[in-house]
Amino acid sequence: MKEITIQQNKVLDCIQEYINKTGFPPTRANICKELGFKSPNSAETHLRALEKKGFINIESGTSRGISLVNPVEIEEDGFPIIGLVAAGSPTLASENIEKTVNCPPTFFGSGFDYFLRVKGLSMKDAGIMEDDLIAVKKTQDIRNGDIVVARIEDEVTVKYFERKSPEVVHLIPANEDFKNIEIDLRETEIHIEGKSVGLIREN
Amino acid sequence: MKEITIQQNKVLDCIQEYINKTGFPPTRANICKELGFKSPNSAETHLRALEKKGFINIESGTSRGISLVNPVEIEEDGFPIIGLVAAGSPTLASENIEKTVNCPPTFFGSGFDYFLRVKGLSMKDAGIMEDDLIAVKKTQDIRNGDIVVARIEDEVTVKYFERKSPEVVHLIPANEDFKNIEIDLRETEIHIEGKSVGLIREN
DNA sequence: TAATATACTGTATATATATTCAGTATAATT
DNA sequence: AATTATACTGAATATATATACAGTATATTA
Repeated sequence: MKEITIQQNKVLDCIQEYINKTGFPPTRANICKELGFKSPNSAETHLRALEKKGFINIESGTSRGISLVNPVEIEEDGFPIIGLVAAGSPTLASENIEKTVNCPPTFFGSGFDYFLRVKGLSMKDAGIMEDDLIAVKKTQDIRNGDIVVARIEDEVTVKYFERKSPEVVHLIPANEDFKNIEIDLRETEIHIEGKSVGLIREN
Repeated sequence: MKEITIQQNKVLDCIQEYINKTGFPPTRANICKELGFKSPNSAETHLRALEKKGFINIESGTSRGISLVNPVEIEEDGFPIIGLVAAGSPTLASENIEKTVNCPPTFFGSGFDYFLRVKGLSMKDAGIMEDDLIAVKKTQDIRNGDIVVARIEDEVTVKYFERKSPEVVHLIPANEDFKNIEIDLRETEIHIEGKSVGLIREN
C-alpha cells in the first residue's frame, strides 16, 4: 500500500461515507458533487490512482463498481487502544496495544482507526483529561482548529492544529500551563498521525 | 414488516450475497442471472414487492440503488440517549430519548443504564463539555466526590456529590463561574438519579 | 365474480454512468 | 530537459441500467 495524497484521501473518505449513508458506492458524478469537482474526470483520475495504490477495486464497465479493499474493520477484535506515554510532551507510542474496545465502527460518525490513551493535561480545557481515550482517525485531511495526533521525531502529542503559513505550523495546547509548539517545516519534520474524532472516558 | 414469500426471500438473499461478494448491490440483470430469470422485469417486480414490505429501499432512477433495511440494528437494543435541557441549572429530562447507541453493556466497567446529553459547562474542569454523553448508572450507592445526576423537583443537574452532614448535601460544579448548590434535606427534597461512570464525546 | 398478489417472458427506451479524448497547470523525479 | 504524478475543466459517447408496457398464468381475497 503506497502513500496516499490528501485529495485522494478525501475521495476515499467520500466513498466510505457515501456507502455508509446510502448502502451503495457513489458514481463519478456523486463524488464530484460531494467534493465540489466540476468534471467527472476529476473523480475518475483519483479513482484510478486509488486503484493503482491498492485502496479500492474498480469493476470495469460496471456502474458504481467501486469496492473498498479495507472495508472499515469489522468489529472482530474491536479497536485497539494504544498507549501514549509521558506527560506534557509525550513519547512514542510504538504500537503498544493495551487492549481492544468493542464498539461499532460508525460510533464517531464517519469512522476511526484506533484509540489513544492520553497522558498529561495539556488539552484539559478541551475536556481531554488524563487517561481519556481519544478516537483517532488516520487522515491527512486536517483543518485549522482540529485536534490532531502529531509526531515530531519520536514524540507523539495531542494538540490543536493551526497552520500559520505554508512553512509554519503551531501545535496549541488547551491549558495555560503549557506553551505553544511552533514548528518551522523547513527545519523540523512533523508527521500527522491523524485527528481526534471522539472521546471515551472510563471512570 | 409483512410476510415474505419464498421467491422474494431468494431475491433478498441474492442481494445480500451479491453485496457481500462484490461490495455493491446487484442490477436487475444481475439478479436474473443469479436466480435464472430470463426477464429483468422478474427481478423488478420482486424488488418492488420487497420494497413495499419494507425489506429494502430502492433509490429511484439510480443504478444499483438497492439498500437493505437492516432490522438487526433496529432490534438490537442499544442504550438510550436522554436529553438534558438548559444550561447551568438544567431542567427535567422527562425521558426524552434522542436515539440509541449500540455498545457493550460492560463498556464502562460494572455497567450502566443510559446516556445523558450534557448541556452547559458547569462541569468543565472535570472534562465534561457541552453535548458530551455521560454514561449514567442508576444507583443510590453514592460516595463523596462521585459525579452524580441529581434531580431537585423538576430540575436535573450533573455535579460532584458531597455529603456535609446527615441533613446537608452539597452539589459542587467544576467551574468557578458556578456556585455550589447547598441542600438542606429537611427543607428540600433531592433525588439522585444515578452516577456518572463514563463519558463519550462525538467529535 | 372481480380484483389483487404472485410469478414469470419479452421488448423497448430514456437516461444514468463509465470512460475516453483533448486541454491546462503545477510539482516532483529522472 | 524530459518524464511522470497530481489535480483539475470540459465535451463526447458507447453502454449499462432502470423502468415502463404488453402479455401469460395461477392462486388468493373480497
